[in-house]
Amino acid sequence: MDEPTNPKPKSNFIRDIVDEHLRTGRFSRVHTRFPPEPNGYLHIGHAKSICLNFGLARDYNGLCNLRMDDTNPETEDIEYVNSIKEDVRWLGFDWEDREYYASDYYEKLYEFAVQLIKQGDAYVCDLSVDQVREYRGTVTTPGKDSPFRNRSVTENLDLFSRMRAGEFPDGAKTLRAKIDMASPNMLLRDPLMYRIRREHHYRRGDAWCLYPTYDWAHGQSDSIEGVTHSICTLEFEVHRPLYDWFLDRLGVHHPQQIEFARLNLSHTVLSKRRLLELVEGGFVSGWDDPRMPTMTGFRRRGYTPESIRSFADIIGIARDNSIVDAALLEMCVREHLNRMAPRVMAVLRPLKVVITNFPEGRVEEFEAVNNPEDASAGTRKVPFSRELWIEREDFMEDPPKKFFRLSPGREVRLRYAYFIKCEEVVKDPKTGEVTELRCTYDPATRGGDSPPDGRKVKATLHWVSASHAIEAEVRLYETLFTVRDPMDVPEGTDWKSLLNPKSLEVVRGAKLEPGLADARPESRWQFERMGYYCVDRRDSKPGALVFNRTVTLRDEWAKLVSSGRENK
RNA sequence: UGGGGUGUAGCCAAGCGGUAAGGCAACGGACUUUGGCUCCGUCACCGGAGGUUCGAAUCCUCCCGCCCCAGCCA
Repeated sequence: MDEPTNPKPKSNFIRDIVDEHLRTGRFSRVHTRFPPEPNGYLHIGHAKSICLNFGLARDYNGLCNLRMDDTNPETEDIEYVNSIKEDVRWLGFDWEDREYYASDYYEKLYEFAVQLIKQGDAYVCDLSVDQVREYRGTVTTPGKDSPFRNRSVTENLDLFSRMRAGEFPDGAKTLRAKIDMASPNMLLRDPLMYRIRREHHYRRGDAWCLYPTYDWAHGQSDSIEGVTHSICTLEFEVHRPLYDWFLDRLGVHHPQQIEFARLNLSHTVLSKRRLLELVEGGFVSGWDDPRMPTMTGFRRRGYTPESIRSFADIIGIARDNSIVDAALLEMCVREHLNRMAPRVMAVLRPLKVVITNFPEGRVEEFEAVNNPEDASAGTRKVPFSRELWIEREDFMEDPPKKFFRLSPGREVRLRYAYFIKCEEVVKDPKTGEVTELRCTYDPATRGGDSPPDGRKVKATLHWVSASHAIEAEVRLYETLFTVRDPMDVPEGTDWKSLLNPKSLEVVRGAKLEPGLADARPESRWQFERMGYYCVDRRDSKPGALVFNRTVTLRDEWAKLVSSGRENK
């Protein structure tokens, strides 16, 4: 049923490693986890990771946990954990009862730290932030030992417990791993494990004034949960020796960390920091603005979970940094929406058409197919009358050679209805703007069929009966940024200056066929010839419908125009 | 620069010594009551230079590009 969107898993280097582990007995099961920090909303890059981790667990009959890596009280918030949970669920994955928090491991982590102190593998350091930086050295020069590096175990134990007890001011002391200040790997130069920070934690309240660093918490959290494969992004590869060191010194379960390249999508930014900046700076309406690459943004825009999952499958997993073309994501939504979205007729920018030889007051109904890709979707009736709306861009007074639509003297088909011929163009005498088209119809073409004389037309237009139409607001979106890679800017240029001023266009007064009056929030439709649209889950109200354009249809005509070949 | 990664078509990405998968995009065509869908076709000598080999994208050497690490962020 859903095999088109969920094809057999593509093999990748991570699966190869897992297969090898299973074959050699390194592990006898597969247990992964998705470990976000609740300091922002999930974006499409996270979706890649979620699909990878949960997908692996699914395909290997294993488990995948959801764990909040909440080790920094300053930026984390319950709002974010709620959104994360909602987004993961919406994407279609289930962590069952395995909802974990690094903040639940604080006590255990503290015990681990005490163990390392006792082993002589960690020490309390009094160096200030600046001093620590200075002692660390640079990438080309070795660091030097902290003067506190050789404190006795007894003193370290005493100091550490007093740190926890709140005897020292913020930043006065840290707990550091005693590794190697001359290591070419900067992360091994006695990294910090704990900092004193009197900060209210959204879950632990004021229970702690000592907070573990991510580097100290992450590997142990995976170990505690029995994770076998800790999959993370490339930038953590240099951290792996550190995580391995902690795990080995502790002598606990040792997951295998595997790194892969994070996702970059063209024409947008994919970092929580920058997305936050867009939200806080008012450049977008919020985390769920339909232009945002967040999961909630895509959801509001009308993307389906299926299409995002299929995108994740298609892009693959590798180790080189890359920027995936947004067109690939669009292809994935179109592919799914084409199969499931019911067709409907909607005129975005209406132009009045009067059928002069059609009796006033007469209404006919035509049967329209709901979805040519799905016979079970059935048909519906659409009303037709003397006055209609058609798309403004479907008429040109002086058309280029390849324009097949309506123009003076030309005949086209109105979908499911009749052939009509443009007999007269009515204009506003002042502005010269076309205000109305007066056409005639051919009764022999009822239903849109070709007439007995075999006459053909080159175009079929969508339309809505003027007296039956309902109105709606339609929001049209384009890419958030004008350039493929907003991060690739000359020195001194603000990446936000590359935001696309046309990323949102609001169209009011669109005319829809009457059946759409009951369209439910989040329902997705194909407006024939115009694209896929979704009822806005936040702003749409009965009687005041708001639609978001999810994605346009492929458009050969638009391509001809933009490439200047319309006259060829 | 010390260390760690990575370079296959416009964009992703297979390939693991035997003579370049697939997808997207693009282009051409068929079909068409959505200029939609579908279908057919076209589109690479693998960062560079040497070397090993009967044979190399795959092995070796050197060079070049790009990414990550000098937060008490994750």
